Amino acid sequence: MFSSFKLTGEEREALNAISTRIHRPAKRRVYTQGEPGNHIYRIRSGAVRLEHHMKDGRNQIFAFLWADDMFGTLEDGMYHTSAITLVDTYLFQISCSALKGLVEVYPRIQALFLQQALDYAKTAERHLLLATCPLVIKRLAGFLLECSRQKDFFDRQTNILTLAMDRKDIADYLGFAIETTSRTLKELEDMGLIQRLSSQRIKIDCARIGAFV
Amino acid sequence: MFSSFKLTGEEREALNAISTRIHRPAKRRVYTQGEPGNHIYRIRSGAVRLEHHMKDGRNQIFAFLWADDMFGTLEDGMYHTSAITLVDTYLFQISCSALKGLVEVYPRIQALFLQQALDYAKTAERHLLLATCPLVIKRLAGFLLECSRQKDFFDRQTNILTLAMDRKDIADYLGFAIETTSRTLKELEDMGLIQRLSSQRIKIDCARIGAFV
DNA sequence: CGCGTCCTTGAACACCTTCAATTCAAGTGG
DNA sequence: CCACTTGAATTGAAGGTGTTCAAGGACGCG
Repeated sequence: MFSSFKLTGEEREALNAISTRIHRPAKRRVYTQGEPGNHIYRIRSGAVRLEHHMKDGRNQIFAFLWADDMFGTLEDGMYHTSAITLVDTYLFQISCSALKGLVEVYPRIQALFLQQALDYAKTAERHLLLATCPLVIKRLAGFLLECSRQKDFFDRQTNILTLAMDRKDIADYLGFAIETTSRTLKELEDMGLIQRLSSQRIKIDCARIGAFV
Repeated sequence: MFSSFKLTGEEREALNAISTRIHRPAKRRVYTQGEPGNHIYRIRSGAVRLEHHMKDGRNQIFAFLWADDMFGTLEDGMYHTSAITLVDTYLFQISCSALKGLVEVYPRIQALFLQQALDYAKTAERHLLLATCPLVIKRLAGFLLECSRQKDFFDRQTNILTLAMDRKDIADYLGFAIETTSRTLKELEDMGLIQRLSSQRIKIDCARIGAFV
């Protein structure tokens, strides 16, 4: 419906004019849950995780974000998640107030944000489907498939997936214990669906995993 | 950021002009997953569930929707969920192509949809937090709290919640078996947090449930 | 009253978590 | 270059929690 939308040259230039390029090394905070904020972000390169910390100690990861994804939604002027880089990451930082003014002049720019919001919603639905699979092994298998859709981290020639996140991140994303990540990776390896080359590099059999999930 | 947006009288009128009022009794389909479509919907009164049916037989409910909520996102021209009324429901039906034309004339109307998309995303996040609670009883307790935010179905005077959905719907929303819904309601009742007046009417102790979750 | 549907309850089993210990990999300093 | 340190990843064993399968109840409608 609102897909395949393109900004005009003028619109893009105006957007660039209010954007600041910033950089974060791996595993650094972009912002923290509960912190007041006035910026939204767009990933130029790298990867980010959005996590929500709860009173009971649970740390739910809402999403892993990749190049071109946007994040930084505010609730009552505060970030309701923390955003943390997984790897060395370059970002655009856009001031909300400047953006508000720009949208007055170029209302079409809203379509860009609508598209992002719809994408995020769709991603959240896929995430829910994964996280609620009754069997942990299907969650993880589906997760590896999702990861291999990121061209920057998956080599189609060799079928080698480079995990940008650690075991705890995977556990927090899929809703199980960190030990379960290890055990289940081993189980997938025993079934011949993957091959652990190192803790972060995994050779995956896309066809068989696809059939299994 | 994009909240508290209001259409002008002219914009609202233009939107009404392309909207059709339709009606569905309880437990009827508005549309079915996989079906091609060209309409989006807004709930005037009643309630709807969005569910996704999977090959493995699982039936995940993505959301329960209430008055003023919109639904009907398309993927490749097809609905990727089924929409089914829970109770007697009145809807606005809006043709996507007509809407596309209208947005050309009144680009500000996009803000309405952006707002809806952001709301839906936020709802999806809350859903994920519920559905991934390690203990089923916390999932259900949190769910009852969420339900009691719907003025149409919760009487603040008597603290009586009327469940618009059946046990299977709750199970499919929270990701457990239908028997678990029953057992866990009983457990909440034994703890004195709720009181089952009938299968659909529940008196809840908001304060104690809030403290428990 | 009989029937169907939805809800509830019981018991055995499977799965995942927890806690604890061990291995591994990458630095760091001598 | 090697010993030591540190954090992440892995493995093992016991226990708790939810599922499954099966049966029993409640309620509404003809």
